[in-house]
Order: sequence, then C-alpha cells, then structure tokens
Amino acid sequence: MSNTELPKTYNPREVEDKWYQYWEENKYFHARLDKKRQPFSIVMPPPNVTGQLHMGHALDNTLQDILTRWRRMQGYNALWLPGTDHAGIATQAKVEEQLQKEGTNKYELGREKFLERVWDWKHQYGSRITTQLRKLGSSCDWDRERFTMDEGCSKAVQEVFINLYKAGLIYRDNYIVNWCPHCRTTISDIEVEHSEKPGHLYHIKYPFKDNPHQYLVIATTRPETMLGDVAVAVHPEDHRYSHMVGRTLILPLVGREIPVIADAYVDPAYGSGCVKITPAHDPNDFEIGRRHQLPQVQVIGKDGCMNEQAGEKYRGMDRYQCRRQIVKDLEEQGLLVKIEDNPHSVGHCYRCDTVVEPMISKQWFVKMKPLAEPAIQAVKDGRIRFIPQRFTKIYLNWMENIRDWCISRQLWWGHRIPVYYCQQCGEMAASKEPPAGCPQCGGKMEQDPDVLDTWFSSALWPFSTLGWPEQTEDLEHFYPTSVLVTGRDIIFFWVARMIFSGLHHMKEVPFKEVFIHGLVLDAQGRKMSKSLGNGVDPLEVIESHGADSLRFMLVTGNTPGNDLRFHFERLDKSRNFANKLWNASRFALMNLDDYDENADRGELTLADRWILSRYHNAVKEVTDFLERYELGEAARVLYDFSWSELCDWYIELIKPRLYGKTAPRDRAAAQHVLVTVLRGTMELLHPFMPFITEEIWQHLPHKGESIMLQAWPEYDPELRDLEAENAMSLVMETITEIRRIRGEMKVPPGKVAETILVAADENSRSILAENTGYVQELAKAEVNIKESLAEKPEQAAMGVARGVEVIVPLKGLIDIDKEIARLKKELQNIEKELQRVQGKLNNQGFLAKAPAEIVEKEKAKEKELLGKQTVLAGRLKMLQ
RNA sequence: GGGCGGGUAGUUCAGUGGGAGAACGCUUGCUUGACACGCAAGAGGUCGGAAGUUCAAUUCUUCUCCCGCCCA
Repeated sequence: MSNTELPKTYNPREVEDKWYQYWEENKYFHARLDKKRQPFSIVMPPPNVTGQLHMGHALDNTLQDILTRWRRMQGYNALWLPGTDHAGIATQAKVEEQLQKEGTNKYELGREKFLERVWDWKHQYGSRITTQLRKLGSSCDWDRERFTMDEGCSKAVQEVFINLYKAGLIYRDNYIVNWCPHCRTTISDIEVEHSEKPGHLYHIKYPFKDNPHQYLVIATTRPETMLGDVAVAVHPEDHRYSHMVGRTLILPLVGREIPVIADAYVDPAYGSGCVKITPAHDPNDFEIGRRHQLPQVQVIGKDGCMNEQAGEKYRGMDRYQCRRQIVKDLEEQGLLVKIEDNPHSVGHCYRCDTVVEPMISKQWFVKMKPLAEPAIQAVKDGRIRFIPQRFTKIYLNWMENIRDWCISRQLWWGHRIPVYYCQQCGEMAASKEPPAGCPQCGGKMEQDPDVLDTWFSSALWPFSTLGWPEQTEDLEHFYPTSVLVTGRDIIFFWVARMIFSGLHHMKEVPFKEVFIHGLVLDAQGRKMSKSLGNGVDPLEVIESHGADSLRFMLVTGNTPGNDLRFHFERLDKSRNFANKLWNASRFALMNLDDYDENADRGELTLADRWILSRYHNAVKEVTDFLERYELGEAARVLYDFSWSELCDWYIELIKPRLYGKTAPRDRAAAQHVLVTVLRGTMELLHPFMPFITEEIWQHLPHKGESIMLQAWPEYDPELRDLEAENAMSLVMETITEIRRIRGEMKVPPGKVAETILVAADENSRSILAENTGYVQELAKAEVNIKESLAEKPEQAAMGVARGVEVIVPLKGLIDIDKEIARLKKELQNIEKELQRVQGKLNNQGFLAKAPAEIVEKEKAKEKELLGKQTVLAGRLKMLQ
C-alpha cells in the first residue's frame, strides 16, 4: 500500500476488527507456560454469562488490558485469564421471564427441564459478552476461558464445600435470614441494601392480663408483625418499667399472653422505651428471643403475605395491606395511642429492590470468624496490598465485624449443595457423588434441593480457573496471581471472599495487589442504571469513536479509586488524539519513501537531540507511573509528549530537512530520529490504544510480527540531554515571542518579519546563531543577532525571551498606543512576580533554611525578571 | 452515629511543601506541501472557609461548611 494513500482521518472501524482477529488467530494472547520467565497473571472478574458489556466492564477490562499488554511487552510470562459467571439469581430470573411469556413457569417444567432451558439460554447468549470484550481489545487468553459452572469449577466448589464441612466451618441452622419475597430466595447480609425511607412510628397499648385498665405502650415501625409478638422488652435499669418485668400482657387483636422481659438491648430513649419482640421477623428480636428462650411465631410467609398463624382475619393479606388493617383495627379498639412520622432505614434486595423480609429458615452458613482471621492478617502484614491504600481500612473494618455467611439459595440454577439426607432416619452426609444408601440405616438419600450462593464459586476463581483441586503446572506457575483489578462496589462480595478462600484452601494469598477503581457515572454524577435509562453503551461508543478512544477516555483524567463521570466531550478529546497520532504518522510516511535504516546520516541536530531526550524522559515517566498504577498520569504524559512536543514542535522543526532544503544526509538523520521516536511512542501507547498503534506500527519501518510482541521501550539515560533541552527552550521561547508580536501587531501571516535578537550572553548568542534556521522557519522571521544595540528603532515591537531582547521593527505597521499598553501590562506582571521573589530573598529565614538550590533558583529568577524589567521599562520610556 | 471521597479557570477534571495545569468553551488571526477531529497567539483562578505547623501551605495538621458514597 502506498503510504500517501492513507486517509486524512483515522477510521477505527476499518482497522480494529482486523487487528483483533490477527492477534487472536496468531495466539498472541495465549500465555504459553514458560517457567523460565517471571509470571504475571490476572484473573478477570467474570461478567454474568448472559449479560451485556456496560461501562463498568469497559473500565475494568481496559485497566486489566493495559497492565497485561504492558507486562507482556516487558517480557513477563503474562496471563490474563478470562471467564464468565453463572450469576444464579439474574440468569434464572431471565429464563423465568421467558417462560412467563410462553405462558408457563418453572414448576410446570420441573427442575430438570428448567435447567435444560437455562443451559440453552447460556449457550445462546454466553458468547455475547465475550465477543463484546474482544471489541474492546482485551488481550486475554481465550484458550483458558472458564465458566463458574464448568466441570472444573464445579469440582472445586464441591471440594471446597466438603473441606469446610469436614472442618466444621459449614453448618446448617435455623436462623433468621434475609428473604426476598420477589426472588423467592434467601440473600446474604451484604446483598441487602439499606436506604432511608419515610415511615411511621406507631404507639400501641398492650394491656396487662391482671389489670386490663393498665397497659404498656410499645412503639413499632412495623405493626403487622405484632401478630408474631411473644414478649415485650424493657431495659433492666429503666425505673419506669423495671418493676413490671415478669408480669403478663395480653397481645391485642390476638389475645396471646406474653411476658414483660428485661434486656439491655432496649434503648430506653427510643419511642416509649418498651419494645415488642417478634423473633421470627426481626434480627434483633431473634437474638433476644434466643437469650430468653422465647417461642418463634412466624406470621409472614415466603410470598410476603400473612400466613395461617396470623389468624383467620389477616391470613392471605399482603404485609402492607395487613399493616393498614391492623392500624385500623387497633384504632377501633382504642389501642392506638399515636402515629409519628419516622423516616427509617429499610432493607431492599440488591437485585429486585423488593423490601426484604427477615425470616427464620433452615439454611447453610459458613462460619466466618476462623476464616476471617488469616484474611485480616494477610492484609495487615502487607502480603496483600490495596491500591489506593484507603480501601485497606474499608476491607479490614468489614472483615473484623464479619458475620456468618448464608450460602444456600432457594434457586435451581447454580451449584447444588452436595449434601444428602436420609429419607428414613434423617441422617445427613456431604459427598461429591450421590451415596448409594444411608450410612446409618441404608435408607434412600436425597440431595438438598438448594444451590449455593453464586459468590461461593467466584470466591474460588483465582485457583479454580488454574486447575485446582488438581495440582496443575498452571496453578504452580501463575498462583498467586499478580494483581486483581476490580470495582470498589464488590470488595465485600468478592475480593474479601477470594482472600479467605485462597488462604484457607491454597494456604497462600490469591493475589498480591488489589487495584480498585471507581464507578462510571453519567454526566450528572448518577450511577448508570437500567431503571434510569442513563447508561451509555460501550459498544455504541466503540462504533462511533473507536475502542481506542473509549479506552483512552476511561483512563485519563481520573485517579485510582475515584468515580468517573462520562462526558462525551472527553470522548471527542480522545478521538482527536487518535486522529492526531494518525496524521503525524501519515506525515512521517509521506516522507519515508526512501527511508534506509543504514543510510549515511548527518549529525544529529539540536532538535533531534532535544526530541530524543524528551522521548526518553517520557519513557521513564510512563514506566514509573505504570509501576505505581497511575495509569491516568502515564496516559497524560504520552498525550502531552505526542501532541505538544512531537507534533507541534519536532515535526515542524524537521520539515525543511525532510523537504530536502538541506543536504540529503540531514534528511536521512531526520527520518531516522522521526521513525525511532514515533515507533517508540506507538509502543508506549500500545497498552492504552492497542488498535491504532498496531495499525501505525505496521505501516512504519519495523521488525517483527506485531507491536504487541515488541519489547517495552527502555529508558536510556545517555540520551537524556539537558543541554539540548535547555538550548531548545531558548529557541522555542524566542519563536513564541516573535509569533506573539506578529499576532498582536497584526503582521500579515505571509509576510517575513525582520527581527533583531539582542543577546548579551555569549552562550545564548551562539545557540541562536546555530539555530537561526528554526526561528526563520517557524516564526517567519529574518533574524539578525547582535550582542548589543545602541540605537533601537522606535517603530518596533519588543519582547524579552530568556534574557534575549526580541525586536521586530515595524515601520508604519506599529500601533504605538497598543504597544505601550502591552508593555505596561507586562511590566505590571513582572512587578508582581518580583515582589514575591524579592520578598523571599529578603527573608533571612528563607536564606538560612531553604535548600541551596531553591535559593539559587529564586536568585536566578530575580535576575531574569530584573533584566526583563530594565529592558521593557526602557522601551516604554522611549515610546512615551 | 462511624468511616471514606470530593469541593482548583465559565464547565469537566488532573496535579503539587518552593514559579497554578489540561480538555472543552471563549477572544483574535490562519485553506502554512500530516491533521479544521487542525495551526498560532491570547483572556480567564483570593486552589470551599478559619486557625495552626513551616523560612515557605493550594499541598501537611486541626476545626468548620457544602456535595456524594459506604457501614451501623
């Protein structure tokens, strides 16, 4: 392809799929096990198998891909292991929805047929999200793709369950759990989201049995639960009530006799100081009930409606309908004292937002204390490090206050609990295979109908995906993984559970570092959600702006751990950047027809030495920032370097040489430096923008099959050339000064401006003398350098750059008034600066205590300012 | 109630114990042999408020106000 045929604007759609296919077909993502090389491994947080890519995934996977591509280029044996999650409730709910549309339901189908339907669903949609991850450019090892319900992961789940069961760390108990009446399953404590809701506090009279005219007033937010009351509690030291402890009350509407008990849990200041106790429908009451051996009366059923224990009148009513009825009935009987407004926190199901019903139920739990202990230790002693560090505290605080984990779910889709119950004697046995018969009586055994919490299997992800419980080579080489990248919203759900699981089953941490990122919010700062309809579809963005732009936008202008608002303007910025890179390369290619790497080259010029120095500075900074997980800063360095230094200056500076206005050897040198720096810049940018960098790199002179297999650019201190940087900035500032004067004095763009540069300093003079070409070319100026100038032309505009007087004679063109105004303003600024600097230099404390180099710097600054002031003030005087 | 994050240019956000930055927007001028998704020049900020530490604070400490999140 002829290079000059490259289109003017970069079109990502034409190249992205092509390169992804090329990479994947050539197995460049595949991590061939190589024990000689240092491993770098990441396991991908598995998205829901039937889900769709959202911005959160896009961010999470972009970060992982950047780290993986970078480490791979650095020579690590880099593995990024992808996979999907079976997502119990979510997936089951989708299939149930489907069935409903067909006019049937899972019960009609039966468990087996239903599960077939879910697998069908999984097969139909399971590749959707992985295809979408490819669109993003994810360089994960698809040969090792896993699924939480595949054979290996399922084996790991069974193994873990049985291990924990045998160790006494899994138990079954009748306990108060969170029940979602909509999802019809239990959920764990962290799956309950609390939110403040307007509500009421109802004050109700509970009369004494021995004296119906005497009563206690209790306060409750949920009057419907009174049907399940078994006691009224007061604080033991509450003198108002303590003498009543032991007496009996008659529960209104029900007529049940219930005792007055004393418990320190009661807050005497809340409500009336008397609390009704409903062990079956409140976690705190449950605990009190256990302490006092009270009965448990369950009055709300699994459908969220009142059951037969609620009494004939209320039975079948929905809990809220019942609440209204109870209030009405109490009022009629004169037992309702008052109703107060009382906003309070209500628990909702994280999946469907239904108000959760606390309920007593026989469920499986993981005993957390013994598991949490080592997990706390691993983070405390630094075997696992959180980035940013502040998440350490959040993690520890949660781990230290952890409660047992309810792991059974009343679902069909998931890992079925590997426990069998004897139908005859009730014996219970945990086993991978169905037992032939009861070990006690030989009776028939049946498996527990419930499945495990989805997070139970994802907790094993870092080792189950590497082959555990088999002792595979992958496991040996890649475990523990290097870093886990995930959102701050699943630290508890997932990160914490992987840590204790890894420590318990592998005896080693699952990862050494946890890189936490924030959430992608909409432009107004709201969480993107389906119900709000404010989500931005990454695939649409990729379609319109390209995956590289999306990726670049997601990592720039953001700090680790902080949320990120999605602004389309920022996307444009990234797209413009991609286009800039594209055009810089297009320009390079238009001037490389005769490029020969081994051609006889002229000496490097100042511009060459300068850009090489700046490039190596960028190499160092980018690498350092990546090491520190400052991905946004690394990207910023590359953006600034590419645009401001490489494009705006270097390319402009070498144009005369490329256009053959100087010796051919000079052209060859310019070509060489341009190719070197541009190619290196593409390599540095490749982890961030994999597609466009590959496309450009392939067009540039190169060796090798793909940019992604290139060695990461190495910082060469030999090429850092501070002298060149210094000299170049004098040239650049001089050019800028002339341009400014031209602009302000309205010198026509085409007109060459005669310019006198007066430099008393010999070094400056020689730098300018050697580089007049640059000034002439970029400032369109005819330059005349002088050591001093006795007679300064009156019809001229003037400025100072680094001690060099820049004089542009403008006979007939100059607007003296304008020049005077400008000089005055500049002098004012200088005055202000001088005041600050001299204030410091006159301060004895500063001179005595500040580091010598700082003092020197301030002195140099003062000198420069004074020089500038003298020149400009003199000029002003002359014009006035 | 406890914890965390944020408050910096008109807007969205970086950043820092020693001369306040970017993008977009704005003003002015440019079809300059890569790019108008561009080039050049420019205007614009008491870095939320108060006190303290320091030679020096936008940056560190304390208090305080506002916004957001998490936990109880």
